[in-house]
Amino acid sequence: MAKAASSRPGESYAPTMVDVALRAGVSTMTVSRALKEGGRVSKATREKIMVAVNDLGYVLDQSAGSLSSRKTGFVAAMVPSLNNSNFADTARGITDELESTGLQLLLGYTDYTVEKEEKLIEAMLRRRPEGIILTGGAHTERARRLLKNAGVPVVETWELPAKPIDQVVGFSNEEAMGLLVKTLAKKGYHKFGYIGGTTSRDTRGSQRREGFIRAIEELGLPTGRLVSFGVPPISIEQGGQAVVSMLERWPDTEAVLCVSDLSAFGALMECKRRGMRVPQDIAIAGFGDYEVAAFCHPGITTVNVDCYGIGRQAARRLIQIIRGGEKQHQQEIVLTGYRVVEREST
Amino acid sequence: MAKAASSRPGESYAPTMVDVALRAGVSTMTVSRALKEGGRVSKATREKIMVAVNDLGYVLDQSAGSLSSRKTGFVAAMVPSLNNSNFADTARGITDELESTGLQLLLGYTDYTVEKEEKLIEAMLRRRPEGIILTGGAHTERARRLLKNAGVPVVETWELPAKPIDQVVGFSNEEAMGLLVKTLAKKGYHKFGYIGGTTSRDTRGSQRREGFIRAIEELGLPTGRLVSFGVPPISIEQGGQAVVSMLERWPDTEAVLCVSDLSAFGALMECKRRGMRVPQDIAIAGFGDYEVAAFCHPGITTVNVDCYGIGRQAARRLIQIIRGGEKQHQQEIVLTGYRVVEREST
DNA sequence: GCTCTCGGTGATATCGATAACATATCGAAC
DNA sequence: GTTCGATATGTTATCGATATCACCGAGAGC
Repeated sequence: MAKAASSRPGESYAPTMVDVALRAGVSTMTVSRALKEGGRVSKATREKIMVAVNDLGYVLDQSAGSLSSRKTGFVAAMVPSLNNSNFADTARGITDELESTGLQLLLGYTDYTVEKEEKLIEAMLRRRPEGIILTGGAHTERARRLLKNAGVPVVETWELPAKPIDQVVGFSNEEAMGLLVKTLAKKGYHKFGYIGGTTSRDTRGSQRREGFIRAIEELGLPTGRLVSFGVPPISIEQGGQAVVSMLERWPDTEAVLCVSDLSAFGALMECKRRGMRVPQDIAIAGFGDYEVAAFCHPGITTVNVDCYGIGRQAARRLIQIIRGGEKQHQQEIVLTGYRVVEREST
Repeated sequence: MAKAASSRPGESYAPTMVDVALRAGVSTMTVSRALKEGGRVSKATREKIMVAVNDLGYVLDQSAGSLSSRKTGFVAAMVPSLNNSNFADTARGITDELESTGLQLLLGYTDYTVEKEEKLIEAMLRRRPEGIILTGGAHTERARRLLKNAGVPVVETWELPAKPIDQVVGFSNEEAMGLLVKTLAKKGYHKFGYIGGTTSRDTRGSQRREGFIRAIEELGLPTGRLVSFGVPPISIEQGGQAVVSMLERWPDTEAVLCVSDLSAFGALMECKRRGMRVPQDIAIAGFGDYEVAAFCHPGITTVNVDCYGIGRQAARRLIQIIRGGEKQHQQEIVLTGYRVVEREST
């Protein structure tokens, strides 16, 4: 005989599966099956159970379920930030891809630091996620160890790490920025400046900077026009300040490339405020193809990155591994596309 | 004698608390206490346990813990979107406030529809969150019922719902937009136009529109200059299209108010593209005080809303209720501030 | 010297579900 | 008619932690 749950007087307790089972006149196991996708339960029984579920206002308790099934249904993702950044699109891609699978996203902000990322990873692992999505390839040693011990599939995104942990979905920020330089050089620009820092906080930014420097050198163009300003990620305002600094030190700069569209937008607006003509007096380009770059005036030349697609593909790869149940899954590196989008600012 | 966990040969299993306890020579209960904040364990014992934890690479399993303690440590929050919207700041405020408490955020996107919100609420409730944060006051009947049954504190944000479920942290969008109208009317503008829809998808947008209409009527100004365009939330591009439509139908419009800064920015850029002078030929104002409004040229007059603060306060109120353990908590309505920020566009 | 209190620790039951195995029923195949 | 197999359902053990109560020893108070 099943014990009677919720039998305490005076208080109303949330009903459990036992209550549903009693009311429907079946065992809890049958209720469990009826509430599952592929559960084989006769039509009549399922209906009885659904009536009981509705009458009681029962909601399945997944914490309990995941304990016994050893599947939490969580996927954890760490992004640097969601405010005014491409990562919001990536997060969106992840949730969209997860939606149909019943997996749920645990999202965390690293604030662009590996220390915060480590703490987050530890906190997330306590929830026993079935897969983990990281941004970038820079992690603390301890974080790497935690991830390895957890034995959970991991996807690094947005970069091509030199030493991948497991799966990768990303592109070479270095090459992408190099392509931008070469495209603009072909249009006749000669004296290039770069706005963007080189801290360990934003490894993607550093890689873009590296790509800029290397491309300039390969093309034999004037080097050294580099301005960093503030702490990554550079804001619109700091982009404006940086371009001022650039023009003071190298007034004959012909084209300014920025680590992101936000800083490019700030630079553009500052130039307009000063009465400069863009691109006649100075050309400006960004990175990331934010919406603002497409619709501001003049439109900003930039590198379009498949932010949303990165999220979707990272999630898709995890789902393959999780649902495939491959014990020893293969490492796979998915390259996502990028392209230069030329607009009026260059 | 405690049973030996992880005893299967050939495979390495994640260690459990039993493994740690065996290794440290104590009971699991002592391990549990040692890993907790206020657990009373002697210094020597704690150190022994920490050594064992590190040796084994043990990570606490919170799914199991929350089952027996009946506390999941989750807070669920539903936002319409995170891309290019003020809600990213609100989400940020929530996580920042939760960070020190050990509570973890479960975030969901409603895509501006109550149907998706209902589904999300149901999915979230399966995780037994200890508190729930919603955006706005529009919900399906079923969603209301689910929330009521769950017996969990709920905070509605960003609006002042006519029929609040429980707690509220927000402001009157109607009044805020009214204030903007009055501020600009004082500067001498007479013929006002409004860009922004009136669908049920974006109730905050509808309320702002209502506020616009009411203020115009109260001031006895020319009415009826309303343009909706596309499906909320209106993008930058649609803001540009809308202002074109506005100028075609009412070419003598003096000031255009937009439901958000993004549409205002789109309108502004479109006007500049057409060679119009802002604000001489037409004034433009937005809502929300996005970063782009402050740094574009000319800067856009707008209404600053404490997005981040809404998140923090909503979370703080939940924490009070959760940690306070009040069985029957009071309803509380927290009004958050807003102010008109005048810039060059008006 | 005796009781009382409290910090430190352990034994046991339990949280709410599901996995794994057992059982019952029915019809088809031989 | 017997056997086999598929479908529908029940029984039992268990997932990994924590609540609760019990216990023990040491120092305080009388």
